[in-house]
Amino acid sequence: MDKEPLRNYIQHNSPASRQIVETIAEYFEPCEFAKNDFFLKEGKVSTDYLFLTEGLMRAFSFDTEGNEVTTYFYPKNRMVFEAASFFTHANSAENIQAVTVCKGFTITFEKLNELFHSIPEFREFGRLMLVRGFVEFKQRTLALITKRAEERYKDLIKSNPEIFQYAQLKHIASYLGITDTSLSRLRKEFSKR
Amino acid sequence: MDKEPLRNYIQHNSPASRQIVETIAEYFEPCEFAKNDFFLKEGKVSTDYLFLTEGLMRAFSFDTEGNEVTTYFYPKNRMVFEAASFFTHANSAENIQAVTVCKGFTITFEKLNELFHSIPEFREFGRLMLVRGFVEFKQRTLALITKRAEERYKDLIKSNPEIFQYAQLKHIASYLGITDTSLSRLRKEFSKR
DNA sequence: CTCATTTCTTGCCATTTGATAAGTGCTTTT
DNA sequence: AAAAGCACTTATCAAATGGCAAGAAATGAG
Repeated sequence: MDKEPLRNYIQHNSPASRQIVETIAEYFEPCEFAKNDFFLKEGKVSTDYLFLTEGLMRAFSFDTEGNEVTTYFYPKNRMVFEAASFFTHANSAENIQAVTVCKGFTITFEKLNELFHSIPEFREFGRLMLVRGFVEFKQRTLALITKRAEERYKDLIKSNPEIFQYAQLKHIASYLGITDTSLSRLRKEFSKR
Repeated sequence: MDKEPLRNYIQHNSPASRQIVETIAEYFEPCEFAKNDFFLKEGKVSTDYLFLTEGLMRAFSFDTEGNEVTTYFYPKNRMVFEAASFFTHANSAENIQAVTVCKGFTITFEKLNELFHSIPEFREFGRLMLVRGFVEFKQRTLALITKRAEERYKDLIKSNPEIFQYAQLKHIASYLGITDTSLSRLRKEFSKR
């Protein structure tokens, strides 16, 4: 499988030279997921850091009443990891599952940490991945507070149309913070226009 | 001013030895804020990483209609920093302001980075601070989706009662994702019981 | 202390969203 | 092909929350 997308991604997000990026990429192993396979299961410790080259993944957990809530969608050409479990070795509160067939490259915590320790430029990459995830969550939280469901729906269609192509509507609904009934209403209104 | 709370905090959140912690703490400078002083202003690059020993701070930004939205409250004995701006040197989208008189210790990005590079154990600390902030935001986002305003209100009183002691209700309201009118109603219902 | 400003509360009504349940259509199983 | 299961839609009604405006209370300035 072609590691070029991975190398490009690292290159664009760290100050490392091309040669160092190539060395780093060597440590990643190819992997594949069938539709509905789990990359991470609730209650287990996350051991892998994944770069997704093909497909779509979804993170979800359960609220106090046992309802499934989609907490995130991971499009391709992005890193997929659950920071809390991966970096602190705590049991994960979340599941990460393949929505479609997925392909990518993984690296274990031990190897990644070795690289962070031996390659200062790569540490920047690790930090950036965390900061980015953080920023996205902040924006989402802000949108939940300040925007109407309709606007959040429009924003998601605009920013990640592929999600609507592959994910189930009830999963998208809980990601948007609404019920599937409400999402259905919104879709109806939009199809009228 | 007494640096002991800072040393304890670093000690509890990194694998560094006491001696190393003491060295690290030397790099932090004492600082104070009058009520309403800004630690960080929107549009500026955040240059400091702050450990708050006294007081309460608040992060806020504005939505598209120009309404102020409180995005976070920082209680004492915690690190205060805006990850996106501090670590990527981008202009901050947020403001961080002292709700009460505040005291603490700051370190600049350059010095902090020096420490991260020279003290591997301290890197764990930096990573943990990011991961923790991330986890908290995720939980808050989940609560916004799955819980009623009333429950979010109860949770906040339980976890951070000091916020209700010092912050304005309209700021707490926007943090909870409701209007000040609704918060007022909730308070009324609770005072009945 | 008094006045002005800001913050908070309250009442009224409108809107958004949720809960439930029935119905439609698609897919899978047997 | 019939039956069962699942995803999605739709209708109805109820509950939560917002918007607005007026008034009360607290705070700050002079």
